[in-house]
Amino acid sequence: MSLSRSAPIERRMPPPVARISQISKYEGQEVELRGWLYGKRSSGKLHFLQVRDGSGVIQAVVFKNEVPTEMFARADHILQESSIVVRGTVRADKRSPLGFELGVNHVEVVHEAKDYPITPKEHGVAYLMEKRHLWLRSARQNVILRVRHTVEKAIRDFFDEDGFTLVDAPIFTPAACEGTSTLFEVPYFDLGKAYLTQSGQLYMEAAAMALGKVYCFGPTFRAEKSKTRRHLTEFWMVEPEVAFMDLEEDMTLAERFICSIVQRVLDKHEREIREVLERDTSKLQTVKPPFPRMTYGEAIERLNKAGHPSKWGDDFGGDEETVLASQFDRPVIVHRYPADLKAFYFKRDPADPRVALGMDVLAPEGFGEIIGGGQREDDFDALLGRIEEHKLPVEAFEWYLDLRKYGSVPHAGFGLGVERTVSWLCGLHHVRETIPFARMMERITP
RNA sequence: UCCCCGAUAGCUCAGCUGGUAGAGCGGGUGACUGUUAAUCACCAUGUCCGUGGUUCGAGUCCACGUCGGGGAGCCA
Repeated sequence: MSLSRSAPIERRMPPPVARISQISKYEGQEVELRGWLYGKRSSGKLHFLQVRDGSGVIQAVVFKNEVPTEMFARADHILQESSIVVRGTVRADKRSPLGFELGVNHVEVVHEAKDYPITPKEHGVAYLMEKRHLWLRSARQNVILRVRHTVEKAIRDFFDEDGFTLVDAPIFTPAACEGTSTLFEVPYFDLGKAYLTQSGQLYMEAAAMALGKVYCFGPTFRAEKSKTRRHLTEFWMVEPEVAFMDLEEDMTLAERFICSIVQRVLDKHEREIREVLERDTSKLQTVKPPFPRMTYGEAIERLNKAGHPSKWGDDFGGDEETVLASQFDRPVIVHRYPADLKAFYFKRDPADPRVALGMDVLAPEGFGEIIGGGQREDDFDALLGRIEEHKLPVEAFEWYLDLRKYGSVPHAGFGLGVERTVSWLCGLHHVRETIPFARMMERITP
């Protein structure tokens, strides 16, 4: 099959297979690249093949007089996204954005891609979402997925290095945290109905009493009919929970946690975020502790001063979050919300029983709430009263109440949404691009 | 659930007060030894979302429907 120029008798050893991301290690050497044709330009006696292998894109230059005539002619007819194998010499070249290109002596097509639907020109998001399985191959999506990977790795490393134990929470749950309307319902044998988890928090509280510092990291399901750029029906959330931790320490943990993620992403991807995603990374360089902290009451005052009339008791929507967040160059923490706005399990502030010891972290530049959390109610009677007030089935929470019966301690935690975080770091308009295959109200394919 | 917008070539879109459709990309053929969304020339391509209606005549106007997008509400 191969039309090698070398004599057929002395078969040459095939060159080593290289990854494009590691190409600088092979300067001056002959390598084999296995990948797909990302793009192509032709100039008569030479063809420029943009080859991608999943780790990067390199330009492979095919000169007419350096390969057999037939191979040169075929190289001009390789279609976009055909899988190919190229061999050649790695050489430094200032004209290349990568710094290196490949001087080709052999090209072969593994499989021809006819009529690849995503062309180098613009496409609508709806069309691209329809072709999501192919869209993932594009440079932008490659960067976003790599950033997501780094965010998830940074999350794991942060907690692992801080003495936390990863505890997996169940996906099937017997009842809602508060009201069943927002949960996905599934049939569950003779036990009736089960629901897909909305949060692992309650289980983490139990685990924290067992292991002290724990976190869970998994998918979360919300059945709200939300059609906004900040919502998915299936998304990933990490939820740490720590025994003997109060609200102040919770906020400090959230701050350190976010800073470590941002720093890791900048260390690994600053250049591609700036160049490929065209996101201004200076807006991420300023993300250092301490984050501004304000009470809900102070936030309301700020909103009024900013010409955005609000009164005590109002919840914040996207607009309010953006107004508050835009006043700072780093995430802002809002704490002590009216208890009525928060879930039943938050502890009331002893200094002001109208407010709950909850906090939200709002990302800058209008990217919204990335963290929600707080200190939990640790008193048996108070918690039981709260469950009854919310008209929740006490039987379903008996195990949860047990935690307040046997060695209860102050404890706190939070949940961070992976997609909103990636969306912020990458500067993306919509969270749907931050997850490989988005699940939304009106989309379940591909 | 509500409000706004849209649907024309494989894709992105243009198509004015109604007169039977067009540009770029992608594809094909050819030119070009340094292109970076290469360039240049030529070629092919349409249930103008659907159903009614108005009209001599509808891609264009009207009604209804379908699908999609954006936003709000909702959302620890």
